[in-house]
Amino acid sequence: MKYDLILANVAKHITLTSDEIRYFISLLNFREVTRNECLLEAEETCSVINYVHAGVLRAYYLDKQGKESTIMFATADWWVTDMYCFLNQKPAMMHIEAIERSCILQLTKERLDQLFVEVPKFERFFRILMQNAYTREQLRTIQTLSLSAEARYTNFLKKYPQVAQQVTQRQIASYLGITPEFLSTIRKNKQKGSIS
Amino acid sequence: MKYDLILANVAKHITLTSDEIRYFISLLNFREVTRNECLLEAEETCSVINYVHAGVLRAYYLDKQGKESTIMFATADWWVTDMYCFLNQKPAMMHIEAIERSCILQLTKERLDQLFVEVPKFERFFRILMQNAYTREQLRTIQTLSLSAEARYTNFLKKYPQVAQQVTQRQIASYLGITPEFLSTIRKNKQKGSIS
DNA sequence: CGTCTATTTGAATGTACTCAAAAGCGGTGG
DNA sequence: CCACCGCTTTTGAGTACATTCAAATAGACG
Repeated sequence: MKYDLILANVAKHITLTSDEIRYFISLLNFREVTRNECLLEAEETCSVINYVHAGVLRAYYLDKQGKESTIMFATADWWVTDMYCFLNQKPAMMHIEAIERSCILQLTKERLDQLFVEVPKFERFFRILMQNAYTREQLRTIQTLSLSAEARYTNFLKKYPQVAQQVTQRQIASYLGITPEFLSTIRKNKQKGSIS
Repeated sequence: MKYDLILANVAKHITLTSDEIRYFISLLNFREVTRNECLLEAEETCSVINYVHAGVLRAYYLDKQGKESTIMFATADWWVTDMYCFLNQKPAMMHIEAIERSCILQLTKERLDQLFVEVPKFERFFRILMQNAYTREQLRTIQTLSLSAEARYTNFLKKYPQVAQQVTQRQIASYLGITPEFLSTIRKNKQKGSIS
C-alpha cells in the first residue's frame, strides 16, 4: 500500500493512533512524475514539502551564468523541498526535478501547519527531521572546507553508493562543486592508484 | 537581568506561562568564559547546548594536518553546540572556543529532553530553531558551490557586519575556506576596485 | 617596552577551470 | 531491432585561481 513507507518513516520518531494516521494520510497528495519532469521551478512559490515514495529527485540552484549547483539528491524515503521558501512562502531559489520516474507524497504548508495544531506530536517529528537535515548539511560544510575534491568524491561514493548509480557524473560533479571534466580526471587518477 | 535575552529569544516563537518560565530557567546553567577559553574540545562528549548571552564563540573543525575550518561564529543571542554529537552523545568533532570574554547559558541534553516532556511547546521552539539553522546552512552550501572566494567574502561582510569586526581575518578566511594570505589579496583587490 | 601573532607581500607551485574535440552511451523513432 | 541523434564522458592544451613558503611589516597583549 502506498502509505506504508511514509508511515514507517514517521513511526521511526513518533507513535500515532489509528485516528491520527487516518488524519495524516488525508492531508497527503499523491503525485507521479516522469523522468526529467520538474516539481518546482525557481521563482515559483514553493507550496509543498515532498516525501519520495519511489524514484530520485534532485534539488539544484541555477546561477545567472547558467551553472547548476546540486543541493541534494533525494531517493526513496527522503523528504525534500526548498525549505527556506517553503517555510517563508517566498519565491523559490531552487529547482527540483525528477531524475527518473518517481512517486511523491506532498504536504502543503497550510496542511502542515494544521497538522502541527491537530497532532502536536508532529512538532517533534519535524524537529527531528530538521535536526538530521541540519547536522547532515553541517557535515557537508565541514567536508567542503577541509577536504580536497578527490576526497570529497570518495566520501560521496561511500556515503551514497546507490545514489552514485542513479545519477550522472555531471550531476555528482555539480554536487561536489567541481566541473564534470575535472571529476573525470579524478576518476582516472583513482583507477591508477587502485591498480598498484 | 541575565535571563531577559534568552526569554525574549524563546518568546519569538512560543508563549510561556510564568511557571513554565521558572521551570525553564531552573534548567539553565550560567557560565562565564574568558578570551580564548575552550568550551568544548574535540573527542570530549558534547553534553550541552549553549546560548550566547554576551560575547562571541567560534566552532571549528581541526583536521589531522592541523588546518582549522570555522563552522560558525556565534554572537550574542545565538545558540551553538556540536549538534550532531550533542544529539547523539558522541565524541565531538568540533572545538568551540570563546573569541572574547563571554557569558553563556547552558542546557544539558538530559535537561533538554526533560524539557520536551514537561513543556512540549519547546518541541516547537527547537523545531523552528533547527529549521532556521538548516536553511542557513543550506544557503551557505549554495554560496560555497556557486560563488567565487571574493563574492563569498563580500557576502560575509554584508550578512555578518558586526562579526567581521569581532574576529580576525585568519578566522574569516577559515570560515570561507581559503588561506589568510589569499584573503589578504582579495581585500587588496577590492580596495583597488572601489577607488576607481 | 618587548614579544608574539596577525597581516601583507611576492615568487613559485599546484589545483581546478575553460575551451575544444573525440569517443562512448542511451534513448527514441523508424 | 537497429541506427541515429543528442547528451555525457573523456582527453588534452592552455589559463586562471588559490596555495605554499618565506620574509617583512604592522598590531595587540601582557
